[in-house]
Amino acid sequence: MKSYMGTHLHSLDSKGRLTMPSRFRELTPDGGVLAQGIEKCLDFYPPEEWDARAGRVGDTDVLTIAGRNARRQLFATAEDCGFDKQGRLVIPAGLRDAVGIEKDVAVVGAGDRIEIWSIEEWERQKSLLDEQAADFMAEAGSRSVPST
Amino acid sequence: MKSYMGTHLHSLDSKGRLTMPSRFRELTPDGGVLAQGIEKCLDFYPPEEWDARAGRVGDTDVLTIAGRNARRQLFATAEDCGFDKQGRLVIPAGLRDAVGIEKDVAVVGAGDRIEIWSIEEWERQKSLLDEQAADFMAEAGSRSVPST
DNA sequence: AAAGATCCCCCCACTTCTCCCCACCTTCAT
DNA sequence: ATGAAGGTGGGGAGAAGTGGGGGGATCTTT
Repeated sequence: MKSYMGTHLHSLDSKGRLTMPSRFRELTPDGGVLAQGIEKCLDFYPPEEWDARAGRVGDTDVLTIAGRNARRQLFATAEDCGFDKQGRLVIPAGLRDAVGIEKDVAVVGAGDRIEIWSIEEWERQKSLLDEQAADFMAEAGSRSVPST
Repeated sequence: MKSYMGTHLHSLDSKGRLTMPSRFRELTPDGGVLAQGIEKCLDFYPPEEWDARAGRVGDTDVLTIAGRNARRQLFATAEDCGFDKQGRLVIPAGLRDAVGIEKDVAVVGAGDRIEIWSIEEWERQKSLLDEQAADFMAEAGSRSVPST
């Protein structure tokens, strides 16, 4: 199974357009769904992953406040995004503002989805990750059955 | 099962390319995945090993902060790497900077994967190992937890 | 309803980078 | 010595990323 990998430093042009890295475009040539992430970033889901994500939220109980708020947080910020003929997508102004994106961004592969960070937020996040890499890698690894 | 063994001192050319030792290439003629290691080095995984590694991280719950961070740390620094006709791979600038690689590197067999160190870091690491080999071996042996 | 404004998307142009290819150099074995 | 194999260096075609112009649809304004 192919997954999204690597960090690409790109920039928005004056029209708010962002070129999706070609490596990523190969895996979702027809676009996907852009939504506000849980951290200060945007999540880009290919269609199948979006369905899974939406389904999971849909399984929560709509009669609880948490269930209703989960729906709002996910769907209110979500936008269907296709690419233009140059492989670019337009990031709506509302989403740009929400995560502090201005011009320079990091487009980051995160396995089953793509994250889009402002360059400043990404650098902050990255140094946090590097500091703690050993800790949560060990934790993630110890939860699953080892291979061979 | 064959494993990667031995230390090869190679150097990057002006374009950031590194020749994979031919001994190692025999075991992964089609390339693999390069990712930032937990220590200050790069890990090169042959495809099967990468799948196992990615699978373990992919099994964590993406709705927890730990799950998301594990994905970021592993996938954001990873790159699919093939070899050119001369058996070289390009080390992305971001990864070079992250582990302090400039020109001279040590390409080190580590059993199921390959490690790439800057020559300075490798010498430091090597003398550490030499001093404390007995301790490491004893400690590693006393645990049944999988190695990362 | 017509004129104007706005937004979206397609197209073209330019720059940078990636990858393919060829050439040379060193080492090792015959 | 000579040939083969492994490693290093660099030129050039094509792809990827960036910027901006322009046409057409929709919405607003008068």
